[in-house]
Amino acid sequence: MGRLGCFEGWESDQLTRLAAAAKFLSFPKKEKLIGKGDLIGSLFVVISGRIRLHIPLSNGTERVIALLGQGESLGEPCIVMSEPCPYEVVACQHSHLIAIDAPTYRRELRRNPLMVERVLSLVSKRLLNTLRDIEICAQPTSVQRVASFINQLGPNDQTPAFEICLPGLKRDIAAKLGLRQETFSRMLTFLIGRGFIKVNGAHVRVDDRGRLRRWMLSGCPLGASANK
Amino acid sequence: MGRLGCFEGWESDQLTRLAAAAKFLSFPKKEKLIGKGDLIGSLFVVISGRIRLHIPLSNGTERVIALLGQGESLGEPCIVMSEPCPYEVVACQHSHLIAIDAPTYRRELRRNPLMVERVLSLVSKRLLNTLRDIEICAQPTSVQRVASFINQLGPNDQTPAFEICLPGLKRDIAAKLGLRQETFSRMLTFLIGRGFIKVNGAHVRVDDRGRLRRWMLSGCPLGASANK
DNA sequence: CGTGTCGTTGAGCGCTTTCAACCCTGGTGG
DNA sequence: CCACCAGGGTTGAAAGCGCTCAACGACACG
Repeated sequence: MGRLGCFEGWESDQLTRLAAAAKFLSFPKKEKLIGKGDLIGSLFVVISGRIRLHIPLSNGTERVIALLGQGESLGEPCIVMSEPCPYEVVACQHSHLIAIDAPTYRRELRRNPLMVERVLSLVSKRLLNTLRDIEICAQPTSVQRVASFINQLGPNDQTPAFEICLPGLKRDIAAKLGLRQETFSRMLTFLIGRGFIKVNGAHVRVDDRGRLRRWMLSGCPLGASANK
Repeated sequence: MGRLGCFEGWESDQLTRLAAAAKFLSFPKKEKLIGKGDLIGSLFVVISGRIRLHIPLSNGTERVIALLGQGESLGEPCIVMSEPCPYEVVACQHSHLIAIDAPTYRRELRRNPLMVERVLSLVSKRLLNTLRDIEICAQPTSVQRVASFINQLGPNDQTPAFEICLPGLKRDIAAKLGLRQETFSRMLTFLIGRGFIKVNGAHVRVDDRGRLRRWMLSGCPLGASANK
């Protein structure tokens, strides 16, 4: 457990107590860990695999909230507030997690103020990330949503060119952007056609970030492809 | 300051120190307090009036993140993380706020672990609220968005009937739901026509919450009006 | 070689937006 | 006292965009 980044800096005796209240769990692909509205009994930390948080919708589809990979955790806000889970948690692939008993976690939190500060940082960061997601989904057209999403996956500094891997299946990315898989695919081919991006499987490359951003912010005039 | 709910439970000497670093500010209608991307120099608490947090979009419109009233605060996540503000802050009406110097706030936070716990609760609650907003905006059709929104404004218990006041102008509510003012208006008249709600200005009344929720979740079949 | 999953492409429809005019109310000043 | 105006809200008609449904292609796996 000590090797995981999210436990870095904790006192070792506290880690020991937490580990005593932790279980190592294994989930096959598509297995549901938590249902929407369930009370959460433990804090989960992803060891391997990929976990999807999503809200099921009335038309059978779903809105993806987040896709978690190694070292990421889930459930802090619900445990802190003793509130039911606002999303459903499912394994995208065969995954391994550790589950830390919630009462124990709360007790250790109360015992160690430093840990509370860390959790506060974590939840704050997550809130800011969520607001950025809302901004992306609020873009008026789907091309803009996709372009914003790709741009924001790049490094925070102003590097002009970069290359990234989509953090999940295209279907799930689409659901995170509030789009259907088909629309996402179409928008990607559109961006490719205009020379904004190059795509190879889950691999996306951006050559001129500035051009992409400028075109994005100016409302995506279709004639912008002529700007060589 | 002691009278405001958000400072309840704090130690009085700490309150005194915070008050020393606080300014009382007055903002006319439409005045911008913080721009998107600005670094926040202080924590704001609303004393009176109404404050709108929104993200400006490329087509000239905006997405409303929250509408704050008396006693509500803003800026904690940004101050904790030292990150720029992800939204723009504007006064909807002539408003009064107090601004607490950020470094002082951080210093007092570090001094008092109990206060960190309170802020953690606050930020957690805000994250959960934001997720609920995402759920509402993710509804497939605009009628469902509006219906979800109204339903969620009611009391948390399962009261069958209730009456509420819209927490802002219809234009702003619409922007919070990711809709245009016109569409919001149309959906309200639609819900009125089906007998789900009664509207009088900003006043909305729901007689049979169960029927509304059932119809909402079943994908809003248009024939549902016949269910007397 | 069949099967299942993931992704792309095509055609048509329906919902939301857009742009426009109009209504209503409260405030203001002659 | 009333004309006038601005801001908020409603209503109408037309167009565009994303969704739906369907078929097809690529690839991994047993």
